[in-house]
Amino acid sequence: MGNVFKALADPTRRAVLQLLQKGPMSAGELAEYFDVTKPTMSAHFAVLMNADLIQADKQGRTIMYRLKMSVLEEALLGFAQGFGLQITPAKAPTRKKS
Amino acid sequence: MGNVFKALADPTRRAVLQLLQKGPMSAGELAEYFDVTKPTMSAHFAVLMNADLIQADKQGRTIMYRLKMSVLEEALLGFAQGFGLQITPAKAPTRKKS
DNA sequence: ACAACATTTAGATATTTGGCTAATTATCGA
DNA sequence: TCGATAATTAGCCAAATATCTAAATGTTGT
Repeated sequence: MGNVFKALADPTRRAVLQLLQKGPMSAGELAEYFDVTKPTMSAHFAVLMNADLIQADKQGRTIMYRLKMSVLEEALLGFAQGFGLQITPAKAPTRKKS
Repeated sequence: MGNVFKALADPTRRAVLQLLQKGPMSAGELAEYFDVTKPTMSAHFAVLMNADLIQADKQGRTIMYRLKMSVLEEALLGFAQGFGLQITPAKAPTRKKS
C-alpha cells in the first residue's frame, strides 16, 4: 500500500494509469505518449507492477498492460478513510443514507 | 498538485497528516510520535508546507502545524475524478442524485 | 543579561530515483 | 534460419531524498 503512493508520486506514472483507464494498452503504445525512451518507460511499468497497480499480459511479442482499478480504489479508499473522506464510483447507485 | 503526491509518498508524512487531522499540534509534539531526529522531522514539515498541505502558526517559541484539509481533499478529488471516482466528506449531507 | 527551550538551518553522507545508451531476450513472418 | 520487431535487462550517471550531527535563531522566564 505504501508502494502505491510511491508509484503515484511520479507524473508519468499517474498519466500511464490515466491512459490505461480507457482500456488495456501495449508497452510500446503507452510509450508513444511520453517523451522518454522505452527502457525508461519499462522502469515505470516495473514500479507500477510492483505496486500491483497494473497487470501484464504477454500476447505474442507485445505486452499488454491493464489497470487494476480495484487496487487503486482500495488504496485511495484506505487513505481517504483516515480523513473522514469517502470514495465512491462516480456513477454507482447512490447508497441509501442510513 | 504534483507536489501533493510527492509529499504523500512518504509514510512518515502521511502519518503526520493523520495526526494533524485531530487538531493542530506543535512540531515537537509531532516529532515525539516518530523515531527520527527533530531536524529530520523539520524537513518533512517543509515538504508538507511546500505541498501546501499544512499551515504553520508560530506561537511563542513553538510552531503549531495544522492540516489544510481542503487542499488534501482537492488534490485527491482532482486525481480521483480522472478515474471516475468520487470523493465526498463521509458525513456530508448526501448530495441529491441528479 | 542569561540560560533553557523549541525549532530550523547548515553541512555531510548513503540511498533511491529517473534518465540514458547498449545489449539481450523472445517472437513473428518470410 | 534470418531479419525485423517488442520489450526488457544491464550498466552508468546526475539529481533528489532521507537521514544524521552540530550550529544558529528566536523566545521565554528569572
